[in-house]
Amino acid sequence: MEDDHRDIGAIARSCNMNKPNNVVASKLGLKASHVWNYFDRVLAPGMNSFNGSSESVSLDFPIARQERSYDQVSNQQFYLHSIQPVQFFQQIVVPQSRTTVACVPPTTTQLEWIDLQQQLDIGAKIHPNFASSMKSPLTQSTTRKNQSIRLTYELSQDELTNDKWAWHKYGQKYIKGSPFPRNYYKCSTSKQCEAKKQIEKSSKDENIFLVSCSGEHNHDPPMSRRYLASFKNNFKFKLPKSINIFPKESIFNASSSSSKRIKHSTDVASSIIGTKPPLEIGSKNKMLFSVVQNKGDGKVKVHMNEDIFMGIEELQIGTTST
DNA sequence: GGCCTTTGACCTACG
DNA sequence: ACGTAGGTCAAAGGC
Repeated sequence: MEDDHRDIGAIARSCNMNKPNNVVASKLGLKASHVWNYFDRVLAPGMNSFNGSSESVSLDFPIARQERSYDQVSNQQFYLHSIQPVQFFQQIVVPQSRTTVACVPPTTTQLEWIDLQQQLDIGAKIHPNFASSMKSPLTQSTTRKNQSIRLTYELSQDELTNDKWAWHKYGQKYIKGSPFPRNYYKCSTSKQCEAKKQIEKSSKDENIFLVSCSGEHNHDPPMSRRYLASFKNNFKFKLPKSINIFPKESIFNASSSSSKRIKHSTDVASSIIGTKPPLEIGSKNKMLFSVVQNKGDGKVKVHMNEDIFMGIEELQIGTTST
């Protein structure tokens, strides 16, 4: 792979020029448009190339201190937005102080990446749990003290069904502010495995599922019945039937019996879920970026993987201002 | 019969 | 200390 001089510096330049369609990785057809519409800072004026070696390149830029609480910073978040081939975006909270953006070599292996995360004191090795997918998180958060880092993804129904891990549901809860229940799952392959995930429908877009992953699988993905069935049954691969996506009010109107309510809701859930084949491992719909942030000093690391770039036609980098 | 889901109760963090 | 909300447990039932 001829990746010795991938022009990652263009990312920094694109964030300065306020001009769309700057080529970020021309060899891979990657373009970036500048939406740096809140903080418009010089990222790395002197950075012209990225040598693809094992050493990270840091881009330092100052960011105004945020005095607001976690819940209130949503209008100022660093994000990367892939426009094609799949629609999703990822956000993390803007660091509270001087920030380092490290562009990791596209050839970085997963082990190297884990090591780099640890160097930044991320404190947890969170891996995407989706077979196709190594998708990037929408948010990275912890909801409670001493709780492991949780990565939240926006997934379509197709992407949700393409989970290579086996899960069992252990709870369901209606969350304040959302009409849809949150479903709680643990890895069912091993009792020692601490991997968990939460699935709920997005209140903004009913076709989108918010999937939060925490913990880490300490074993290989199982060749589960469900997984095997995906081949055996010609890709009749569906969401776990237990994913209740029925809105609160609808359920309350559906029946006075709680058991019937759930039965109804799951049937509906299954019926509206398509039976398209799962995405193949190695397809273009892999994770596009990894973005992690050091809690301590606010360092942000952007991981760009070689496979990730394939098939991407546009990319936006910047901070939101909503 | 075993695995999985359901769901009320319970636990815990947080304000 | 208390109320609230998110997260988890576990018995019961379904498949």
